[in-house]
Amino acid sequence: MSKQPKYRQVADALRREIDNGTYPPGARLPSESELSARFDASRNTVRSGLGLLVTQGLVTSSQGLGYEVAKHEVFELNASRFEDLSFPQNGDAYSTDVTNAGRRPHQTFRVEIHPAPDDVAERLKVEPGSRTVLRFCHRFVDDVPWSTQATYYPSWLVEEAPRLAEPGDIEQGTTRYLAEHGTEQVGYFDEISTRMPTPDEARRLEIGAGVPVLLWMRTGYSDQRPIRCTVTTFRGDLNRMNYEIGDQAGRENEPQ
Amino acid sequence: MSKQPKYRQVADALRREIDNGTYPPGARLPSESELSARFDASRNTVRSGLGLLVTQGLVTSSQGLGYEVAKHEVFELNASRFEDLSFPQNGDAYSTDVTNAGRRPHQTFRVEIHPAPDDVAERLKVEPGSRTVLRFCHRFVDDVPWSTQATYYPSWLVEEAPRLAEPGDIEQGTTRYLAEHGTEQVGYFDEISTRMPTPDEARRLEIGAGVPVLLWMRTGYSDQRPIRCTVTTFRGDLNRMNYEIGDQAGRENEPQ
DNA sequence: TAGTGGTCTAGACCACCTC
DNA sequence: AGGTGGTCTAGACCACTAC
Repeated sequence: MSKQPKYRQVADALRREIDNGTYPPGARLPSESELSARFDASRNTVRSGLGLLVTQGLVTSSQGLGYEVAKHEVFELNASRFEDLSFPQNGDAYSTDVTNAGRRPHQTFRVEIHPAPDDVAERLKVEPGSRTVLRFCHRFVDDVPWSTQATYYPSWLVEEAPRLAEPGDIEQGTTRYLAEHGTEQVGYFDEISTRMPTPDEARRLEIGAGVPVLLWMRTGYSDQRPIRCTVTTFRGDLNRMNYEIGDQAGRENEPQ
Repeated sequence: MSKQPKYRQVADALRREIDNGTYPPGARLPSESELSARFDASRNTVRSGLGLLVTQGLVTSSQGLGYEVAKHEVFELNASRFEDLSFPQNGDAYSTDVTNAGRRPHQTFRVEIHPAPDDVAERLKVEPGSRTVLRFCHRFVDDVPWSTQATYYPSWLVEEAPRLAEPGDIEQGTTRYLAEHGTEQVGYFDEISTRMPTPDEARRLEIGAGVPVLLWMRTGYSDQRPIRCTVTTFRGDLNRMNYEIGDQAGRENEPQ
């Protein structure tokens, strides 16, 4: 055991007290000057310790108020049932889930012509930078930013299904709309990763320090080729994804 | 536009230079004192700026060496094909994938009797704290810690399949071994989330600041009930998960 | 030995919130 | 007005790496 630096001792002590319930979620921590006295350390040193906890997502701080133990309410998204990822029509999977949880959903929506980013182009099998229709959605729960979702459609598909490029909602859902125009999604490929947010994402999702994003990229296929690529960016502290695969009878049964 | 604090200006400037290739992945950044001169700021201020980039996972620092732009080599794990999550037998999915990528896999393994953690107990439909067999695995790629995996089996299952509780490998894989003893896994439920690592996880996975973990929890079912719960903790900067669902013909076809 | 980052201090001033 | 966190400085000393 080597001696820890003082700011780590501060962080570790506070972490223990948070874990053991001395400071439950939502509670306020002592002020920097109180901690400074308690640990016989300069204010800057306790700030380093608190900074550690902040970047680990355990506490948040705000000017004039103090440090508060973070609380997380996790929202679950069933990716394997999420048939229609599409968009802000009423009655979409997102709004339904949120409303069922007794929360208030809200989303903003826009459509753009956008050159395909490299990763999207690769998945859609189109040239990087070629024209795609981007349907973009910014989602909130009780006015808290929750996730952003960007779906890219290749331009050849827009010729078959022109409403993709029009600004309004597609009431029946884009997946159903596409099916009605001869392009049925028969399979998809999901990729999931995580990282710290870019400054841009941090701003849009109002993410504080210490909260990663969960990235979900879904590429949908007809029996011939890729027909869309959806990139969803979740606040990592508020969301969890799940997949139900195979027979789930054993899951719903009662124990014994 | 409000004026940014100086340490953010430092961080933003360096971020831009990293993004535009002035400092490519693996490159060394100028030293703190050089940056201090360049930005006309105290050493502590440029340290704050660099600290931001570190906690965002963009750069790493080491004493005596300097700051280096982080580089990520992502490993892809196909969760929907990963039939046998089980364990360090030779020829398991993990070793195979790693070897195929021209890298050297390595894993340590242990078996314990362990009281069920609350979240696991809930999923296995057993009493919290009741006896479970824990098969634990710590995985490396080229000696870099990659992930940890803990699988919990309920004690009733161990009576039917006693080798679960024995220390050694199960050559044919635990899933196959279970099937041979009358308990076939017919479905599973996957949950995926992300957060910053605990100090414990940071130590085991040698995670630096600014790198989140990707958490994967798989609960497997027979046609009757839950038979196992596997908790995998990945280094978020090195791993990506994916799922293939439905018909994938459109994915493999060539464009046009 | 020289240069790098890591820790720590003491103090100044600012911005924000509550009363 | 008084307390909170946010920014910034100047300087000291330590620990690690390279040569």
